[in-house]
Amino acid sequence: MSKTDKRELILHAALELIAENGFHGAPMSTIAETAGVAAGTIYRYFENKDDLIREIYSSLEDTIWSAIKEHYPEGCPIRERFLHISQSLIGYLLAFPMEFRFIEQFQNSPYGVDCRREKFFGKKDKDIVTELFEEGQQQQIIKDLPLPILSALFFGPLVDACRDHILKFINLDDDLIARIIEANWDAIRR
Amino acid sequence: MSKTDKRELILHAALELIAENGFHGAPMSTIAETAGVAAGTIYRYFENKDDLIREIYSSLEDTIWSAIKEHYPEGCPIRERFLHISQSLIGYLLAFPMEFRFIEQFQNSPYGVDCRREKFFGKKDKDIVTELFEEGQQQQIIKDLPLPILSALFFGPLVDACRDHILKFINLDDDLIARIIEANWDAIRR
DNA sequence: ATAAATGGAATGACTATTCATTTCTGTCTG
DNA sequence: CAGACAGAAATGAATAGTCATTCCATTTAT
Repeated sequence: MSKTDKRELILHAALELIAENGFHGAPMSTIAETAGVAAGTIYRYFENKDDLIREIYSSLEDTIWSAIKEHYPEGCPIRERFLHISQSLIGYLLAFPMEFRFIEQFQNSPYGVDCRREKFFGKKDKDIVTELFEEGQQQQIIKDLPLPILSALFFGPLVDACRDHILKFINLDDDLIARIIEANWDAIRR
Repeated sequence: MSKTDKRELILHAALELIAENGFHGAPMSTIAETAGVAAGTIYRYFENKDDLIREIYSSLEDTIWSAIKEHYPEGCPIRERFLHISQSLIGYLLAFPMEFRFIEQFQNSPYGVDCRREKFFGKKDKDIVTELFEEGQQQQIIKDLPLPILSALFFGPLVDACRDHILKFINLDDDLIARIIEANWDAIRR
């Protein structure tokens, strides 16, 4: 087993345990056991638990952002770009529920307090959405509300709906997804 | 000092510490110290930490529902009732930021998931919001979406906006509040 | 053989909860 | 009315458990 494999096993075990049980249901001993590795071994790959957790989060953030950026219809009409972002975000969250749960755990913990408002977007990521909103406002397509409010109207319900789906409170099929995105559009469009 | 006073001191200390530092920044020893009480004393009033936390949450929930139900325009048009609920909820959250932060901590923890699950699967009598949505759908005023989705569209952005205000990212004045509620109405109305 | 990697018991810090003891409070008695 | 007394309330040191992290003997790879 290569060095990289073992590192991946640890990352995966930690992601899975934290997603399912929260940070406090994922002691290092259990992460080690799940990864098929001894407790001490984790510390050859990660400085400490914080480091391990941040490593997972930052790689997830990159992945999600690439997923959204892929085939992004740069230069196309506002609505088309809005649809693309909505669909690829939902697509990712539903395809990777464990990753989604992890991100939520992270955001709602001391680790994530600083970037709470930006949800899945760091500085560079925010630009594309900010850009979309500002351009939409200039074209009188999108309501003239502060950007954080537009973000709340846009992302809040999408994320909530995905969580409800993953927790089996509802079943999100393609039709329902389309109607949610439409309702979201109604909220932000003029 | 009366028995009730001491119980209140403990509840208040726990609310404050948990709101500010999260559940894990609020050990029983610190709660006791903040309340000006010995650690063991807490256990004369609460079975354990879980019990204490749930007690705080459920009393907050009661308070919020009473605040919303006060002057509720029962029997008036859907939109009027929608406006009342939105306004009184925002009013409460902004007036009691510490309580708001506690509720957020609670909701985004294993406690909150259990609580939502109970509410979703075990609820018999409909709450005021469910009633509003169902009646609105019958009258073809509100979109025909599952109730959890309508809730997400309704509450998600309101709560996010209040958080942004409390964290000083935006300033919610009466005009902005009115426009947010309007955008929310656009999301759920047909 | 040598160095790197690994295992897992040991360590020390921290926590919720308990319980033997003390303090308080109001009642009864002579 | 003083003082004894019972039971409730409060205390906080002790307990039992958990967890992240370290250490070094052993194994594995080169």
